[in-house]
Amino acid sequence: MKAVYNHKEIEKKWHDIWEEHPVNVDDGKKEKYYCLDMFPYPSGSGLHVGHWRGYVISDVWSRYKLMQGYYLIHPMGWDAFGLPAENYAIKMGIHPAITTAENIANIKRQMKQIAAIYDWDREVNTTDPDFYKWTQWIFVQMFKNGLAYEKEMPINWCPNCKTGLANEEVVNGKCERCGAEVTKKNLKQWMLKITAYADRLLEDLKTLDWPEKVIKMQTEWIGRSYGAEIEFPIEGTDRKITVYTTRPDTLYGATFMVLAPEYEGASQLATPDHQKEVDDYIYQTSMKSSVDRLQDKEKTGVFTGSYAINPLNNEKVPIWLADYVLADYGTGAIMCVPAHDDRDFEFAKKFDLPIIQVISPDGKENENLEEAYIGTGIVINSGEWNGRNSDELKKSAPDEIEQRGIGKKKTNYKLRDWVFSRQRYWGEPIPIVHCPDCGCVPVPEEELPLLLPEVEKYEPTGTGESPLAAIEDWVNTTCPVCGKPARRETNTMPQWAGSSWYFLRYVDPHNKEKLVDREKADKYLPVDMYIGGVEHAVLHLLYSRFYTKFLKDINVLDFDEPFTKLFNQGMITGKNGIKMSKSKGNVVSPDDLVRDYGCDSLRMYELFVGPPELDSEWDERGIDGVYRFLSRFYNLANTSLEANVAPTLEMIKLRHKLIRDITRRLESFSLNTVISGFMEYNNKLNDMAKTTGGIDRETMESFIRLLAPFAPHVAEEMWQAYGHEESVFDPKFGWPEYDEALCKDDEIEIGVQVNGKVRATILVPVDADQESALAKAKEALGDKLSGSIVKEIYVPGRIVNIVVK
RNA sequence: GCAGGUGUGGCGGAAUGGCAGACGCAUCAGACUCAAAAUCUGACGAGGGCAACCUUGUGUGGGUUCAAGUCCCACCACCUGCACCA
Repeated sequence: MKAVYNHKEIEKKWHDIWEEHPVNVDDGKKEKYYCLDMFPYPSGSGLHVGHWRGYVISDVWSRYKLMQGYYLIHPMGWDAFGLPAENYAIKMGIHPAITTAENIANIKRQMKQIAAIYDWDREVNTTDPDFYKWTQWIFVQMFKNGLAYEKEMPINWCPNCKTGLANEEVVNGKCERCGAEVTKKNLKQWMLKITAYADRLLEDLKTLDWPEKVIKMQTEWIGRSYGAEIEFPIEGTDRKITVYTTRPDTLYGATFMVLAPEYEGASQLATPDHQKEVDDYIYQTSMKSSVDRLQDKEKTGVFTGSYAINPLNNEKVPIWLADYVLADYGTGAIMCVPAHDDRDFEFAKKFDLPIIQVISPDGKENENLEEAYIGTGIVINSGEWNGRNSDELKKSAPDEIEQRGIGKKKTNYKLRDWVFSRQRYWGEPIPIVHCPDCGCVPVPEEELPLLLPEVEKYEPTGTGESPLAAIEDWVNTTCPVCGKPARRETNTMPQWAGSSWYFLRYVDPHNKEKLVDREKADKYLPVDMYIGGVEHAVLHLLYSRFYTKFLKDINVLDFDEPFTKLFNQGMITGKNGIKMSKSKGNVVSPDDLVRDYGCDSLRMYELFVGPPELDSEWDERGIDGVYRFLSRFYNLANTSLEANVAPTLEMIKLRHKLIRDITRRLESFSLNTVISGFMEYNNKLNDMAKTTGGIDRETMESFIRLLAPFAPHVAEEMWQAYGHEESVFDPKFGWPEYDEALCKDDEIEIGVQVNGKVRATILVPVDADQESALAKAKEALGDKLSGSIVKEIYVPGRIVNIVVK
């Protein structure tokens, strides 16, 4: 009798059993394994097949670890503050908390279809006051430690979202969220001093088992460089301008100086006959959007009429303003060495400024430099430095400059402090009170959480004020220190605030007293494996690292890095590689597929579409293939159980090879070839069963266990059919083991080549010696072998190649 | 411009320097069926040959090697990130 694979019945059955009898239990003895998914934003459109893949990958890995005997931390939660819910509230007048709750319910329903082994008791939600109490608490600690500060400055402003943005949220001059062109706006902002951690954030990257790409992106984002700050006196005054350079070795070649147009006091440097031009230029620059400024390839600039003195040779150098110099990097002023810097060269050519070569590859001066020479060489035209090696001088120049008292050594970073306030409603209120006498005072810890108040209008004001500013009875409060009337801070935190630490809360989600109990933190953290998309390579992953380091410094935790290993799964796209989105109408929902093919089939197909780290186009026709495989396997397992055959040597060998291949591929995260491996071995076993009537119990049971992380329902069903009372995931069964010696075949088919071209195949013992292998090869070749033999190559188990002339 | 990734049949994709195209989808043929679906069996890169076979073939052009999808050099195309950071 043929058993029919009924996925609906099987999946319903095991769904219920798992609910009642969880297999992932902490007995206090097992080692922990923390496998984390990047928690989702509960969007209204629900999960699509692309989200599914990430969750399937992490669940497969988790279940594998579970079977190996670990106690799993495999939680899920909601990154629920953010713009879509707020925008929906503005449009429909429905409170974001209501839409958020609805969306969470829907996505949670979809997630249960994945049958991932999440521990829902650990669920967190960033908009839950019990959670954001601690988000606010961390902010207060940062404030107390001088890492959160208020500053008025021009920040990135999205005119569409009507809020300020962090540097990390601006992509090619556009808003990371909505794509609108980002402008500058002068606003008083809360900042987090992430730059204080720049060195540690950079150095500790070396300790991480992360994709090289992400390490590189963070390294570049932090952008550390070594150089010197050098002081140039301004001619005819007692003022000085400090420049930053990474090339102090070229100081003799500095023929002019350029300041950013925003440089403080730039206008005052203009001599009367240049004043109008200078002020016009400053004004024009201030009118440019960051996109325009990025796209202007042609250099512009204006001469101030003033001169600075090169402190090394006392030469006069003209001071210019140009927008290719950034105001917020270094000192906002640079010394220009046109002979050895592309940008300075271009500028000097355009405005006819002198060019002095100070480094030469051969020690000779090139009369007609056609481009800047960036390389190293012998120092020339540099007084007492002449004749030195430029590389060596580059290293010692900062010290020499410091000794002469004209400057000092300096390390700079591209990383900027984190603009942390948002002028929007749906976020954590920043727990600060502004007191006319005491200044900024944090809300006392026992008063946290500072609840987000209800408002009538969610609409952002656009003025730089948060909608919270309109709620008079919330804004007006008293100073926690002196008791006098004071006003609350009305800005909210960015969405990144909650996601920067949520993974810590999972290990102690209900703690009322602490962010996380220290003992639990020590026991269950850090995260061993973090799985998610690459879009957070700098944003979330950098912020989380910063938070973790800070929490270590204030003794909440005892580790430096939150995520030991990181895996970036590729995106599942629609046809032609187009990103799935509601507006494009190409979103594929998993719901129908689960109904028609079952969870196990979809899980396996999600992995089968391609290598997990690469993007894949979704083509659902292929799911038939895995469904057929599962049906065949189900069948084979059932017939084999009935047939109850004794193992043959062939079966035993196949079993060991199966375990070896699947385990190796799984270990190397080649999940697509794990699935094809299952199919391949299933075909082989099926062929074998045609003559034997079935496959032996041990082989089938091994197969079932290997399949369990991938197709947990079918595996449980078959495991039970094979007479086991406990779950296939019960750690007492463990992960199947193999014996390398039993994976070897006695005989093997190898190719026989003549001059590198395959002309025949022969069956030889694996360890056949050269003589017998060659004899057999020649026999197989027959008259295809002609001419005189030049060379004979035999690689045991691989190939025979005979070279003839 | 700089850095990284990718490029293999009609399609998704396999290949520790050793028989390219595993596995799957689609397609075609056959079996079963009154018929269809499902299932099973077989064929399936291109060109040639009645045939066993031959030629050719992994983005392009060179090179190393007995042997290259794989290693080296130089290009091309697409994707991603960074982009005046001095």
